[in-house]
Amino acid sequence: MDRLTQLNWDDLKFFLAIARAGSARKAAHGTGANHATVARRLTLLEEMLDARLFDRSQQGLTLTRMGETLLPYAERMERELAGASRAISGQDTRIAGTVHVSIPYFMVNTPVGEHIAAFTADNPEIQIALQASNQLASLQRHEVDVSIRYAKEVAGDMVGTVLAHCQKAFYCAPGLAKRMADNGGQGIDILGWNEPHDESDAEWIKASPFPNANLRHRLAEGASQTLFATAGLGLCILPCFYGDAQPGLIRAPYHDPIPDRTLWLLYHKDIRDTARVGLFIDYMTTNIRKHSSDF
Amino acid sequence: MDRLTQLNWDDLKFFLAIARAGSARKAAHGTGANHATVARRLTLLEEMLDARLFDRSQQGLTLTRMGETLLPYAERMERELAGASRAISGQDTRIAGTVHVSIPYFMVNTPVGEHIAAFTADNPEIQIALQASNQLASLQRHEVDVSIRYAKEVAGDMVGTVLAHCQKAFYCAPGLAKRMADNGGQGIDILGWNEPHDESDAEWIKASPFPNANLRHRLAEGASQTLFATAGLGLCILPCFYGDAQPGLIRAPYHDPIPDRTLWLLYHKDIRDTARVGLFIDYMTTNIRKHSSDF
DNA sequence: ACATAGCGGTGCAAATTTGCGCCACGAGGT
DNA sequence: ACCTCGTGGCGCAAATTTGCACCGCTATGT
Repeated sequence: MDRLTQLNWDDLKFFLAIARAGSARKAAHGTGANHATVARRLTLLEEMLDARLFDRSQQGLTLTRMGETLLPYAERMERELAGASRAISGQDTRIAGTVHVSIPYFMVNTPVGEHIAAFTADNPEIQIALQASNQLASLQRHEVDVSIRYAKEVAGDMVGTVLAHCQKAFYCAPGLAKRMADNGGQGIDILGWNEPHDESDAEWIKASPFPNANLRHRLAEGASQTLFATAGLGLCILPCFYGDAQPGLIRAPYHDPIPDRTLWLLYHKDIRDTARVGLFIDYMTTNIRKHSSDF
Repeated sequence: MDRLTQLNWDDLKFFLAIARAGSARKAAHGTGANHATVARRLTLLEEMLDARLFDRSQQGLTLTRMGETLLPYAERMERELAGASRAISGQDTRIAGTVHVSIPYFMVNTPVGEHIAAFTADNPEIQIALQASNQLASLQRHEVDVSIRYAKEVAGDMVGTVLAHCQKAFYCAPGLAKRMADNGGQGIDILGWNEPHDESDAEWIKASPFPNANLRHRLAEGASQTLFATAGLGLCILPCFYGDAQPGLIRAPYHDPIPDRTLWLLYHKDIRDTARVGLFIDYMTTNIRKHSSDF
């Protein structure tokens, strides 16, 4: 009999998940299965191949030499499957179905989110599966159809369309704005991002429109920045399309917006053939460019 | 969630089997599963991909355009898996386990079979899985580790080692041999292979050591040839290593053996690293070459 | 020295998948 | 006109797989 026919191809999926996660439990969490199942599938695969693929320890599972040999084959299988998935949906000419979109968390309550929402109104047959996350989903593995990113440049085997060249500006609570004067920020606090410690005289402040301002607090994400700034604790610097959307913030006076990063719409070149995805891409591109002054 | 993670990779195995077999029942027979299971896995796969892959009819299942799109991806996945299988077993340095061998049916009762049998005696830890069949098993898909073939040439992405340059000869029953004279086969019947009809004066007989012989009967395989010849119905032409092994036949007088095809030992280049397979290959090569006069 | 958190392994009951046997249907031969 | 064979689909009982709850263990941090 054919020996490969006996083998369960699906077990390779678990093998990959374990190899990436480093433990059966994490792999189980990632795949949606139970850790016992994952471990058992692996054991079965090892029996079928008559080869130990992982060394078991209390810290998790680490690849053996055999496992490292298998890994690239499993990865290529996964790549083929992702390609198949794209090719299949590429032949789907129906203006219906689900478009899977990934955006950074902070973009949900901005014009970007509004345009996505507006798209669904125009296309009642299309569902949007929105995945707001700070870790970018893989277009390669076809986890999502479209990814919207805010970056200087993008790389990889995908197509990147520029939606808008954005600007950033300083924002603050209205009360703080009233107290400001045209003195280069003298006596005003600035909320920093996560710079290294003890850089209260950061270079970028000296080069900013408020060189005399004082750097206080270090906040890692826009939400925290917004929180502190709304409380009147200082100026924060935000992308305009985000800052303008915050009800408790206004642009700080005595400065003009500063060129910032670029808003990208990314997708795998094959996926554009899918009718509903192509439609979404076109809609976002034209509508956001039409309102480029918002960014 | 990751959409490809939901999909059962194993379903593509069934997809491939159906695409090749043309019907769920044949595919089931080939894979060892039930036809209902095969059909249900396909339905599930189609639901997952949201695409009809086969057109159902009473004659079986035929690929849709979607299915044809998917096919090459599934084939590449299978190829990767076969490669993985070879690579894994290639790291197996134990002189133990099973060597899967494929030989043409007629070779079982010949010195080839005897050498295979002798190999097992020298290596008690190694099992031989012998697959005697006229349709050659796929080394590509790793259905077998080693294939022994009788041909003029071999092609494909595999390694071919010459075991012996063989000879063929005319064989007949001992009683018929006694009645023969040195007259070019006058009055003697020759058993043909499956030539087209109405070629009783075939060219190859004119060029043979018995140009005056009469062509009778057309028999497709060596077993039938042997049957008729043993019954004294005429001369048949057989590879020497096969004819010599037939108890009811002797070489016909008044001619010398004629150069024939070559005995090949074929294997995928990766599989030689597997210790037990390498051992088998070496054993067969050296021992058959040592007895090359038998062929 | 202790507590905690995360790891792989395992027994058991529930959920899922499978194989079997049957159905209706249509093509091809008699 | 009839019969046979092979097809996909479906219901039901058996077999398998899964998830859950544990276990013992070991690093890590308190």
